[in-house]
Amino acid sequence: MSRQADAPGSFDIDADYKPLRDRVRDELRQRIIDDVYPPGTRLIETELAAGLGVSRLPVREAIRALESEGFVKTVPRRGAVVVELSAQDVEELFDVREALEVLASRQAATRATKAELRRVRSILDRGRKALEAGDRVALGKANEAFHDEILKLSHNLLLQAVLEPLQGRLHWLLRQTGDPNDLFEEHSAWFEAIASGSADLAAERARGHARLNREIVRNLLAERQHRAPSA
Amino acid sequence: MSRQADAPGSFDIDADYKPLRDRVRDELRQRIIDDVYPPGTRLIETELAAGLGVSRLPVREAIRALESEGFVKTVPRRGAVVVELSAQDVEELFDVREALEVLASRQAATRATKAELRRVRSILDRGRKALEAGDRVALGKANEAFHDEILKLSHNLLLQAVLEPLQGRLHWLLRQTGDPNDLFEEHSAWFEAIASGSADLAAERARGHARLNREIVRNLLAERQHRAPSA
DNA sequence: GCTTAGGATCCTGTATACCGTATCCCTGAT
DNA sequence: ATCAGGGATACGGTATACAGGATCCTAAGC
Repeated sequence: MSRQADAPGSFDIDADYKPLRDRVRDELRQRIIDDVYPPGTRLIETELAAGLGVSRLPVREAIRALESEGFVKTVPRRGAVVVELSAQDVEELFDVREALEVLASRQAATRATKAELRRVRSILDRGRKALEAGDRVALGKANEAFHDEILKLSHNLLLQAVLEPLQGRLHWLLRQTGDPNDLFEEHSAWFEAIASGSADLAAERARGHARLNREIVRNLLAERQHRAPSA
Repeated sequence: MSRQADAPGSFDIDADYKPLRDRVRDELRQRIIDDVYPPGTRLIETELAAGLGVSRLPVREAIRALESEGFVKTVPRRGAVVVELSAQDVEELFDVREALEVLASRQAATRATKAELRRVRSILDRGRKALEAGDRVALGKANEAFHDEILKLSHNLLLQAVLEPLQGRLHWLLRQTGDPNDLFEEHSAWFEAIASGSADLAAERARGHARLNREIVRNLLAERQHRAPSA
């Protein structure tokens, strides 16, 4: 507190500046999510550095960041490998996601402003349009954006910080399963619960949504497992 | 494993496999928790590197790790500063902690093995003895260990990974408030709920404990605020 | 006297070069 | 076919260099 460093109005001069390590991290994360680097891929520092036209340092730091986000695992002296999400990993992901989204939803119900609610509604609309147009990619993006926005409504920065990497892995997982599911009605009902201002109702809907989502992913994984018994 | 004796020039580097960056991170984290680096302290790479007898690189990576754990905040091109936990930060910490410990407790109730329960019971005993002996430091440590163990009982690695840094900050906060509270009865009741195998009861106790703890810290902070209105 | 402009200085961000060593892979001998 | 040996590879860490933003001290200007 009493941190009066920033002038009122906060005119950040170059707020757009991002250290190279962060840009490298974002780039690598995107490549992992987009399956350019599928699970099992080794991330070799010198290779990536050369490919990206940077030195090893930013790449190293980016890899460490991705490690803490759970996208890669590094074995001492062997380097980083893109992780494969096991069935247990997926269950744990949904466990934690559920607990935190319930909290987020509960807080969102009591804290969201009208302007924020309008914004979320517009994202919901985008999803509906994508669904009607049969644009699976846009639908998937709208779904991701929806979850991100709900999180913001909670006005809980720590919650956002903790859940964000998990959402990243979740989105990654959903893309791996090739599932841009039709969750529009679900999302809509959930959102209305938040907009109603009832924390309990919002929490209940969040839990229901998380569990439905979990079931969908479980089924998709079981199906995939069935098709390709041994990898 | 056939590890040759290291050159006796520098200090003992050859302790274990842990990369240097991790040991530096642990050391710096400890110093922050122990108030060697109080909130507001700038962490200057070259300074720390020289002080620890390592190069800048491990220090940089350690600082990044501490940033993701929420102990420091780094402003681009200005470096890292030990954060001061605001009242809101504390509330958010407890919000997320409560949600996750409830989950951990619930899962622990159904998953903990007898051997694990025995181990936790022994930690509880340690706490009781420390309390009886009036050893506040030992009591604080036992309390921290208790929370860590409950977390392990959940058998949920992601949950542990997510909650661990938060526990770190919580412990830090408790030390800042100078509070080795007498939570023995509370912990004991909570533990028995887990040992009983009832997930609902365990969840309820976890929630109750988290809320009590939050109140205690709130009061301590309010008191401190009162004593020193402006820092 | 107070503010402002300049410049010196500190420190980060990034690059480059290099070393030791653990791991992997390939080859060759048994 | 198996196993040992010997590179090749790439990580972990050190050292050094340097550009440029941030900070601070000082001196000039109103």
